[in-house]
Amino acid sequence: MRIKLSYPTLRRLPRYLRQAETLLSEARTHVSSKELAESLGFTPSQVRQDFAALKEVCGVAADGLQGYGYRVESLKTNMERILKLTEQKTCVLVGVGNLALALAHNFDFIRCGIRLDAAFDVLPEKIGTILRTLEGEVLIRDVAELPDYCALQRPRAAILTCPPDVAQDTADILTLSGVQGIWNLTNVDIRVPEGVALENVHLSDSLMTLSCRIDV
Amino acid sequence: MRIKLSYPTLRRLPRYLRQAETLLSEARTHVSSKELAESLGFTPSQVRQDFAALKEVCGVAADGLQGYGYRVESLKTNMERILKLTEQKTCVLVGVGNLALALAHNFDFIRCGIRLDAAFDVLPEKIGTILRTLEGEVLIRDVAELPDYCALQRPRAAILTCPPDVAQDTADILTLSGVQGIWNLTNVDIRVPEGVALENVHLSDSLMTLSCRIDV
DNA sequence: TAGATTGTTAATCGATTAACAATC
DNA sequence: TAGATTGTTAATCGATTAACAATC
Repeated sequence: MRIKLSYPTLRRLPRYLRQAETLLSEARTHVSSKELAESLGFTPSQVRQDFAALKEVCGVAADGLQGYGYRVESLKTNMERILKLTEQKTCVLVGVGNLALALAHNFDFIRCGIRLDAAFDVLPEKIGTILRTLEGEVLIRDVAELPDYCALQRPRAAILTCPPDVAQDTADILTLSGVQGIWNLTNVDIRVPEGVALENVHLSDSLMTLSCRIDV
Repeated sequence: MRIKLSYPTLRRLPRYLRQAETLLSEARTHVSSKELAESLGFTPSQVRQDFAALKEVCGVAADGLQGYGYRVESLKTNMERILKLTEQKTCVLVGVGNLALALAHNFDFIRCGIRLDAAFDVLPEKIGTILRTLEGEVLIRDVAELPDYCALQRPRAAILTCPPDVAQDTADILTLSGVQGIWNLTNVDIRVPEGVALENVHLSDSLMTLSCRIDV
């Protein structure tokens, strides 16, 4: 699939998927752009435009049937397909702090198309121990081994949960070794080469943005 | 301050702030829109337009000096002021799971203008115990007490880390009690009344969005 | 068929980019 | 003064919204 979806559209796909799952759990078979829009806070036009773009880029979106709405089942499976959720991408995690632990213990990486294969940290007391995840266990290695590991195993993606001061250097090692996407959970802005996908989860940026919209 | 900044601009303010702090640590006094843009991945025009909007809405942005650039010190303090980081907003946290624990132990809420005053959970073994935060301790209460607590204490903001199935109901209780902003860390789309600020951190949405940009 | 809703084209809106005059 | 860079206006771009014909 040649991705040429706009980022706003791309960002809405997981929400369509989630709504499809909700509707499916209510045994609904069809849903109109109007209803979809209302429950997600979009406009009906936006929904139809999104699906039109998907059809253009990915062949099909949700089997729209004039007069009836979209097939919920198709909506779900097509969102999963377009987001590539069923194709597991190998992934390493760098920085096994509290956030990483919380994620490993609770977050469904597999559901997001990500298979965690290795974790790295600097602390001697962590190196060599096991990181438990929802799906199994992952060995925590010395971050010094990261370049060699990447050269050998060629992970597709990386999760960045390291301290801010080493975030850029770590990202550089990862992109140099051919990682195609970085999920950046550090509170810094990192730069990646053209062609490498970057998703930032800047928790503090998000909360700061909220802060100024609240009166004391 | 009458917020009438566009959301894209608003979302860039924390990044200006962070860059200002970095520059300040390097003892830099001035920075041009060109340099600022390069290090943050924006364009110089975007930076100048942002600052123009800030000047319009908030009086001043970064004391631009033609020929010299912007004052780093002003940039920092004005971003802090506009984001209201120095005015602490009272806040409750609902759902003391692993993510909440990781945040409480590590995340600098105060730096974001948020003061955590209470936490709520349903589990009897958690209720009555203490949640340690960076700044101190917070009592974990029975979530059944949430409406009364809110009615009495009138918290300004809320952090939603509860299970997805009770997210909307919890949000309703909070907004009914007059909460002005919700930081939503649950993986569901919640609806809030007009006038209530909502910041979503949909971790799985973010990772899914990354997933489809990576080849297997 | 009539009603509903999609698919698609056109209009609008807003954000980004470009250009340049003002000015330190 | 000359060079640099802001402040600001205009042009461009892209996304959202609106409108309506096609069609189930």
